[in-house]
Amino acid sequence: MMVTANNTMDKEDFQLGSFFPYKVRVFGTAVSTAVSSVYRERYGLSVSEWRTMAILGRNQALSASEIVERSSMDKVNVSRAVQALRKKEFLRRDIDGEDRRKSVLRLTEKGLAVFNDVIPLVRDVEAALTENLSAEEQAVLLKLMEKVQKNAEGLIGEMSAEAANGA
Amino acid sequence: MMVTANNTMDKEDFQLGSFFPYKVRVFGTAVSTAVSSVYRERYGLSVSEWRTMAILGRNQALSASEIVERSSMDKVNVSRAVQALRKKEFLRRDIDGEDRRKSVLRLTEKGLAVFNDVIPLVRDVEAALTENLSAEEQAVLLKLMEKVQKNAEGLIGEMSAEAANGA
DNA sequence: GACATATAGTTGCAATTGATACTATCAGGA
DNA sequence: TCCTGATAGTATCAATTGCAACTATATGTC
Repeated sequence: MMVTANNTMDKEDFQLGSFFPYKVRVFGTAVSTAVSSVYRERYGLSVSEWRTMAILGRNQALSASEIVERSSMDKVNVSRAVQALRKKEFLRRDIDGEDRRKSVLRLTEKGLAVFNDVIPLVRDVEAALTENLSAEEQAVLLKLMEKVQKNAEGLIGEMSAEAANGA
Repeated sequence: MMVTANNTMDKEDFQLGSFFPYKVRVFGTAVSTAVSSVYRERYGLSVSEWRTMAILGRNQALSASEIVERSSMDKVNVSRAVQALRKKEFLRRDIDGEDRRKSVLRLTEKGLAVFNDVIPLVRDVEAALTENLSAEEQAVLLKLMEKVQKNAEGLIGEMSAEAANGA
């Protein structure tokens, strides 16, 4: 492992700029801004709204909780995105006949038109983000991000477990 | 509800889960949450406050705009973090004798104690995040993130340039 | 059928963040 | 000196997000 010394010895030398989580955050913010500008500027879509539309896509009818499962958003987030999209008339909500707690969400014609318009744009951005990376580098990047992400999720789990015990 | 029911246009199929910027965001959120929980739960520090403290560190006296330069935060963010840290008595603000617009910020004793306490904890998290990556993998990950980040920053620049031209 | 429990989704409140505009101070001429 | 423009930092308002409490349906047990 490349970490220079043991963790108690180099307090003096702490540099935010070379702190891994800081770099991740700056990286993530840049990527996120580049993509979200596209759908924000063009259609005033927030990230949650975009994700909701992206998951529904063409010909999909899903309940809010199915969207939650596929989007790494929580239900509050989805609920609000749905409201906003209904207001814009990009999305229609019906009630499930078999379980009246459930909603049946799908894009409207108008929403679908936006979706069709936005997809190629965000794909272009996606391509531009990785244009100078070989296919192999892209694969490696994704694999390493996943590994780190799993570690992070493990840590988060541990912490909330401790918090639950602690009290 | 089958996607496959009507998929004459499968080429057009868009899967959020395999969209690169989406993955980056999920990755970033996980990493960020893992680290920020440490200083949030222990000292109620926000990300901006933590960054500000991390940059000041030991024996550093900086102005707010010097913190801006080193933190990828904007000045509003820094200004608010400074206020919050003063209220917690983690940070002291004086006025620069030579340029009375400038502040001279440094950690108090109390702030320094917190800093000394937090640093090993966040370093542990940093180490845990990458524990199953070889030194080489870590270096590759950082290098690839930087490349993508540069691309993203380029795109953001183009967009705001266009926006300025546009209308 | 009635009660306890779980699930789907919404609402309200508080903390964070971002964009814009504002105040105070400085620096460089005419 | 006075004017202009830059710089340092603050204040204001709107959008986003997270947490917890709430309503409504459904399910399982007796």
